[in-house]
Amino acid sequence: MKKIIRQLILDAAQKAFENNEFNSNGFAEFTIEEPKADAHGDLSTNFAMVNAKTQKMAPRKIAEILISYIGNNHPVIEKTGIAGPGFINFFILPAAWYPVLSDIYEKDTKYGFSDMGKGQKVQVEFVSANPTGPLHVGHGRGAIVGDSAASLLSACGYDVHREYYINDAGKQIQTLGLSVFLRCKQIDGLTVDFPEECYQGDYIHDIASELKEEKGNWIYSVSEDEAVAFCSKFAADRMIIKIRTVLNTLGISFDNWYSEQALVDSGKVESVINKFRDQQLIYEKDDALWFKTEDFGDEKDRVVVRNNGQATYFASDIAYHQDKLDRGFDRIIDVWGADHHGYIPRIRASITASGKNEKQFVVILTQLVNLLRKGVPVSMGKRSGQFITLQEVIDEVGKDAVRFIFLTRNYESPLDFDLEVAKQKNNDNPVYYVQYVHARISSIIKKAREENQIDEKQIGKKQIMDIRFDEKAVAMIREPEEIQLIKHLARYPETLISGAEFMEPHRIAFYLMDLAADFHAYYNKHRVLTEDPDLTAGRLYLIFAVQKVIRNGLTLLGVSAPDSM
RNA sequence: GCGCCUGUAGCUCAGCUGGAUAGAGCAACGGACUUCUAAUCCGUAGGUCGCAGGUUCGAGUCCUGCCAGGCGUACCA
Repeated sequence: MKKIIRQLILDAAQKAFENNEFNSNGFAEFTIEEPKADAHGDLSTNFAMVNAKTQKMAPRKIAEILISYIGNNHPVIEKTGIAGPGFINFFILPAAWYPVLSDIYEKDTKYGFSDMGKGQKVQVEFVSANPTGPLHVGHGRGAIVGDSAASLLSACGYDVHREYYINDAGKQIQTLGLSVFLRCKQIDGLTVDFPEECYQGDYIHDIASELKEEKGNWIYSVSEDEAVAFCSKFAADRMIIKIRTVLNTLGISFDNWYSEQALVDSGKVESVINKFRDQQLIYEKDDALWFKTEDFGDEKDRVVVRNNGQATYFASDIAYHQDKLDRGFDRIIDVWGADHHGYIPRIRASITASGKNEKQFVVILTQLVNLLRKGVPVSMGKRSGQFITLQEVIDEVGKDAVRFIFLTRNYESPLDFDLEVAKQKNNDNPVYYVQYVHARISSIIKKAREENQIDEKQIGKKQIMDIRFDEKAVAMIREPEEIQLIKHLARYPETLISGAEFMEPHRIAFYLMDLAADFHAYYNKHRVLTEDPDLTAGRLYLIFAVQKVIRNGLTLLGVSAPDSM
């Protein structure tokens, strides 16, 4: 609809210019939006105001001329008006909204999708938590935001690739192995000194038990270094399996799990360091190798190889991001926790330094999550190993609620996640509010079938076709609440586009809550199943469309759309 | 100290990247189930948009400076 109005304005403006009523046809960019007040019509444009300069005329004068060229006989326009400082308001004929419904039936599960991305290759890397411990709610937020952003991009015509980067190299993994090795010894009754820097959580003990079961006393038959190395690999593999399992329960899967160790083994880390060294972007100081990130906007230069010869995490990360771009992605998106934000300038520096366009690299920073129970913070002491895992949170409140809660906030805002609130099934927890719409509509379908208001053939595709072309039935849709619903449905495609453009999945969640509110209000005021077959058919036609959009939106957010609740 | 994020109703949060009288849920108060699911709806009340300037036809939104909270500022990841 906005497109139609936009074209209408442009055509009228052009005509006005050709008739010398406008001074210029270099029109400024204008917007079309939905006014908050009904008195301001269905759609409104600021065309006259933003063009005051290009036309050297008063906004209201411009509006008058434009309206005279738009006229009143356009098929979708009921009337137009000028208001305030120069807004032009459009009142749309109710029947002009009906094609939105047939569009929804035609596109069905793809309604709202677009080709905005034009097939561009985009990679979204998210979670990428170290396999040294279980995921917590903070990881959950990144996982859900990343996954939904990826879905959104995919719906908007991008070729999306989901990737998890496994930090399975380096000191932390050694520490993990040592922790498991020591726990193994303890299991065998040996007294050991368990250092504070080792991982304290119970899960280490569990892994040690598993290892003992599989390998018995084998670890004592080899050197301690070899044993610890084995423990590292064993533990990391187990942790990855657990991480993968939790993510699967959230409905998240990846196209690729990328191993840091494999990256190192491939020699890519070494070769990228050598390359930058040749280009004198890496230099030696105090027996360490430094990357000149400061030349590219970072606060200071950063170490890539320590004076003990060990490469830093940054070194592999440089190689990793080079590799991503080498794989041909037009855009690479990293989803990180806000505590990593200091890391952005150095990665960006490494990308710029290699001659790539830094705009191809985008970071989504999700702010931290405060886990609460009844308003009281739940202790998240990492050192003690006493913390609530993501798995436990999902078990307690359910996957749909967890996902939706994370998606009803802008990821840039810190988030209070209250376990008790998340469990409630009221409007403090809007996932049920939205799902209830879907269930209610399913229930109406069921009821209609029982009462033979629609017969079996009408439940399938045939029924939809029958109703769609039944103009008599569609024409019965004319209550203000019904037109309101259709207008809302018409906004879905542009909601997806803006959501994908800004990579803000929460826009979809809020859209769904608003649509749900409109539906519940309608449901309480009007009956769908009536004595009048045409009226009933028309209303069924409308609410099926609502159900389709609710389902599409929930699917995009990874939330189920139940038929009964 | 410097950098990033946040500050909107008692609480949790939106505000469509500058538009018209700042919105929703929860909590409070008052109503609506012989009806397609009351996990719902309708109504009332609730605000110096952290503070102060600036930019312009117009600012919650953009700029500057303060205030408060969070995070970061390693040869950790």
